[in-house]
Amino acid sequence: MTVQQDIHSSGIPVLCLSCEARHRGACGALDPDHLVGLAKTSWRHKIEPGVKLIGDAEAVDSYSNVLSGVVKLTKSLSDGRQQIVGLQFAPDFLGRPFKVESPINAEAATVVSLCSFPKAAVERIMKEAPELEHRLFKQTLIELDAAREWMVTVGRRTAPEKVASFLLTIARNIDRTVDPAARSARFDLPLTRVDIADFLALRFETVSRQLTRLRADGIIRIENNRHVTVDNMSRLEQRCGG
Amino acid sequence: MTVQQDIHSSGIPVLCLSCEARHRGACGALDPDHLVGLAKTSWRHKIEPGVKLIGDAEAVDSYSNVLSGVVKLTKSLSDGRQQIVGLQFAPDFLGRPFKVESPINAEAATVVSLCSFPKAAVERIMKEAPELEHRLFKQTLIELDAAREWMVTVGRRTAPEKVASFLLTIARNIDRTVDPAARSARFDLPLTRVDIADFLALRFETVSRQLTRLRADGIIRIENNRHVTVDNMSRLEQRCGG
DNA sequence: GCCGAGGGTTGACCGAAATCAATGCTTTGG
DNA sequence: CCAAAGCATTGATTTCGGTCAACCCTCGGC
Repeated sequence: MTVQQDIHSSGIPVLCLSCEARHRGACGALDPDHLVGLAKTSWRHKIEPGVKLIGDAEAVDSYSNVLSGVVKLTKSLSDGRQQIVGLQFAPDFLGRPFKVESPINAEAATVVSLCSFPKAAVERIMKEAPELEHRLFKQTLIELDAAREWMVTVGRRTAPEKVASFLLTIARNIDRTVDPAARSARFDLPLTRVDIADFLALRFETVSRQLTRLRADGIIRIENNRHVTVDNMSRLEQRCGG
Repeated sequence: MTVQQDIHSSGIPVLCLSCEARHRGACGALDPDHLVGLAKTSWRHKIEPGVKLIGDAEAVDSYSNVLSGVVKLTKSLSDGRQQIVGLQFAPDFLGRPFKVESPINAEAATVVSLCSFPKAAVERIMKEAPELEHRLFKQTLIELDAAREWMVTVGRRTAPEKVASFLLTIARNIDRTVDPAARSARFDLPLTRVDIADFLALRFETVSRQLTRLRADGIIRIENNRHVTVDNMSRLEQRCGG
C-alpha cells in the first residue's frame, strides 16, 4: 500500500485543503493536487508517551498532523516550574510556520500517531497554494482563541472551577467526531494528575482532591484512574464558574 | 490633505505589506497598489480611555491599525471576574479575520488613535494579495506566542515575579522604536493598578504592594503614579524568576 | 471653597491552595 | 513471588495573596 492510499483509506484529514469541517473529524474532500505533492514525501509514525517532539529553541524541520493521541505544548521557567500552554488533538497540526525554531516544547502525552511532512515541501506548496496558508492561518486563530480562553481559566477560576473546566475541555476535544452538545460523555484522561496540574497552574495534590470531590458529589465516575464517565454534562458545566 | 497623504506623511506603517520590520516602527516600503485601495476608504480617529472598541459577541465591521496608545483585550466570567488576555501597541492590528464576531472585548486603555478600514475592503484585498494575509498570519503567530508566554507568567510566577515581568513587557512594547536591549528605560504605565491586576491575575492591592517593594529596593522610581524609571533593566529581569 | 469620585497606598486578618508527609495501588521486571 | 518505580490519594500544617478597611491625594464641578 502506498502512503497516499494509506492516507486516503484511513479516512483521516491529512493536511486537507478543501474541507472546512476540520473539527468534525470526517473529511470528504481531499484535494488530490496538493495532497499528492505532500503525501509522496510524508511518513507516518507512532510515538510513545513522554517523547519530545519539538524542543524549545531547537530547529524544527517538519510539520505533522496529529492522527490520534494528544500532544502537550509546554513552556518552563529556568527553575523547573512548568506550564502546559496548549493541547493538540487529532486532526490538529503541529509545526512552526516561518520560523526555524519554536518557542515551546511539544511532547507526546499519550501514544500519538503522526503524519509528518518535510518543512520545505509544506512551505513550497504553501507558496503555490494560498489555500494551504489559509487553513494554517485559521488553525492558528483557533489556537489563539483557545490560549486566551485558557488564560481566563488559569488566571481567574478557582481550583474546583479549573478542574471542572479541564474535564469539559477534554470531553469536547478528545474525540471531535462526537456531538459537543451531548448530554453525557465517556473518555480517557490523556494526562496524568501532574500534567493536569501543569495545565491548570495547580499542584497535583489539589487536582486529586478536586477530582475526589467531583466524584463524591456524583458528577463524575473514575475507573482505573483514567477512565471518566460524566452522566450529566450540564452539572459539570455549572461547576466551571460562568 | 488626503487621507493617503496623511498616512504617508505620518511615517507610521498602516497595513504595510512590504515591510518585515513592523516591530521597529519605521517603515520605508509601503506598497502603493495595496495601500491606495485601502487608504481611500480608511478613516482615522481618536479614542478616549475606557471606550469599548470591540464587544464580545458583537459584530465587527472594520479592521484597525493602532497608531498610538494601548488597547487591552479582555475576557470576563459571568460574575464579573476579568482577565486581560492581550495588549495591542502601535503598530499592531485590531480585528478578527474570517469571523463576524470576536470572542473577546477590546477597550482603549489609554488615549488611542486608530486608522480603520472597512472589513469588506480588507478582505477583498486579502483575496487578491496573498501578502496581506501573510502579514496578518505573522501577526497572529506573534500574538499566539505572546499569549502562551503570558500564560506562564499568569500560571506559574509569584506576585513579585508577575509585576516585574509586567514592567519588562511594557518597557519593551510601549515604544518599539527603542532598542529592546537598552540598559535603562523610562515610560508611562498605560494601565491603572486595577488593569495591571486584571492582566496578572492578582488583586490591585497586591500590585500596589509589589510596586512599593520594587521602589523600596531601588529597582524602579515612580512619579505621578504613572511615570516609571528603570535605571538598571537587568536588576528588573532578575526579579522575573527565569 | 467644598464635595465627591477615581485612583492609590497601607495595615490587619483570613482562607484557599501549597507544602510536607504518610500510605496505597498498579505495573514492570528480575 | 517480590522489589522498585510511578502514579494517586489523603491528612496536617503553612503561607502567599486575597479580603476588608482606613486613609491619602488629585482633579473637576458646583
